[in-house]
Amino acid sequence: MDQQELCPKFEKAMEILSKRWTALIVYQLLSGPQRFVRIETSLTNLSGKVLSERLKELEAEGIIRRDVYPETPVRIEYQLTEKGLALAPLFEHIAKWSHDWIRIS
Amino acid sequence: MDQQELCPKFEKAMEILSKRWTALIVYQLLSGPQRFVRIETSLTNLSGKVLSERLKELEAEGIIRRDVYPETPVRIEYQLTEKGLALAPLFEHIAKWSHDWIRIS
DNA sequence: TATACTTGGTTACATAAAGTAAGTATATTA
DNA sequence: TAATATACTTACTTTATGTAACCAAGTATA
Repeated sequence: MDQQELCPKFEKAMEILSKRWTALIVYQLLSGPQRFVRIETSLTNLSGKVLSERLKELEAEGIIRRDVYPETPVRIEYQLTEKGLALAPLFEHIAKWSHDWIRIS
Repeated sequence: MDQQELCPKFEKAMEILSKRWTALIVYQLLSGPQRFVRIETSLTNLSGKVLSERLKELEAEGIIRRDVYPETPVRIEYQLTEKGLALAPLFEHIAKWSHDWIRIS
């Protein structure tokens, strides 16, 4: 029985997107550039530690960009790159699917 | 600064889909009904223990159905329900995004 | 008859990931 | 001087996941 291999690009995308919190962080950034604490407080139960890790991973993947404004105190904003923005339709799909199929008790 | 609440349905969908292995299991089932060991061997590093958990969760969510055929030895097949099948376009989106934006080193 | 094999799991244990709370550096304000 | 703020780190605890062995029921093989 032969096993079908996954496309490496698809596999990589799934690896990124299905990591805990990653997708929600991207979704949150769809509403515009924002700072660390804003993201942290917008996502219940997301700890600063994990947010810090995820932001680095997403930046390394080229999905978000970290902009430093040398004010006092320093202001740092995270925003989606073109690559990250290209994920928007995905979330629309999830929103539609959840609207059609999820029922909340 | 007011914080926008996530739609509970959307939140729930994300909770389900972004759990480790869940999406890949659903994706694997898009190729048709299949048995436990088939799914297990098709997804590298997925342990039988976690697969067992995920299948129960997906069944509880109504995304997959578990069919028992009392042959000898017993045959058990998992397949997507209508709700599960409705996720197919999502994976097409991910495939397209990964094709457009992911580069493998 | 005894042994081994198959399926669809479960169990016990070890490791990895995530959550919690406190701490750090730099700078401003009271 | 003490307190406040931002953007994180660090140490520690809890949870999730991976590994490997095991189990029951029913063949098949020696």
